[in-house]
Amino acid sequence: MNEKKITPVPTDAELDILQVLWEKSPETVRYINDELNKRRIATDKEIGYTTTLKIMQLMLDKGLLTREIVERSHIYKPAVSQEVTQTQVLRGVVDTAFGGSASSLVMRALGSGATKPEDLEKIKALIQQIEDQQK
Amino acid sequence: MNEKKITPVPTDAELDILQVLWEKSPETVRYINDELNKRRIATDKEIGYTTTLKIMQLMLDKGLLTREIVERSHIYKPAVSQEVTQTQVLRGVVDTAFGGSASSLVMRALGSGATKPEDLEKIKALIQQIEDQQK
DNA sequence: AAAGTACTACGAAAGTATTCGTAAATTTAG
DNA sequence: CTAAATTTACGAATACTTTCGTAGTACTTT
Repeated sequence: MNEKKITPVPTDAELDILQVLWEKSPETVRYINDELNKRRIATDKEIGYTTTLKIMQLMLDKGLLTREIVERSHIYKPAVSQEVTQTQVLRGVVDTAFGGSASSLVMRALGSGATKPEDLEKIKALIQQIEDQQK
Repeated sequence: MNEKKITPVPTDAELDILQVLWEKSPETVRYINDELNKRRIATDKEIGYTTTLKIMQLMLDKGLLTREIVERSHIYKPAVSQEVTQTQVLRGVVDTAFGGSASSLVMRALGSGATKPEDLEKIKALIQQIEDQQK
């Protein structure tokens, strides 16, 4: 009886870790920590190994990760899908910064970023697909 | 020399306040606080007046708001635009949850949300416009 | 003018997230 | 087999955010 019913939306530090694991998993704390520091901009201070370890242990408690013991060391996997998590995060942002309007978020994202032509094509295709099935 | 060069990305509570002021400003703390409580879901606890006041005072320090004294009471205005702020917030989300890919954020937003047909039209028009000007 | 009402300033508590030090356990190297 | 290195668990410090209580000031009502 020590488990929360639903998994919470991950914090920023937790999302950093999930992003690594969504790309490649299962993996060790060591790998994740190295990877995080590689991706980090040079001006930032390094993340200590125990920091990453601690956050991953908390994530395990929260149900965001699972782990197994292989060769006497722990390897972790995401317990939440990228799709569901990204959707949760988006819902939060739409709410706190876009007055609840997902379409204005989309317009802002398209308008302000330099979206590549090939991405625009993919997005157009997706819209077409949605329109087809919602008639 | 007591001013930060750049204004920070607003926190969640700050964004709630900015959303009210982007819609209607200048306004008083009283108005904002009432409005926040109106918009809040019933299950949530009410936000106290001094809480809103305090956050707005902090926002003033950070350069997120400006204020004037009218009839011996303070009226506040946003010092940051909705456009710039939303773009900053999006940049953060794209980074922490979408591996830096704005287009995958857009795809997720379109795919998971129930985007209304008329919004899809607006989005299509925007894409068309971007494509026209980028060739 | 005293009492009540509304607003502002501000310190500090409470809540949450992130970071790290230290100790114990385990594995590897010599 | 012992010493060094790595990994794990966990408490606690730090940092950041949100909340509120209290006091002071000004305006209004009686």
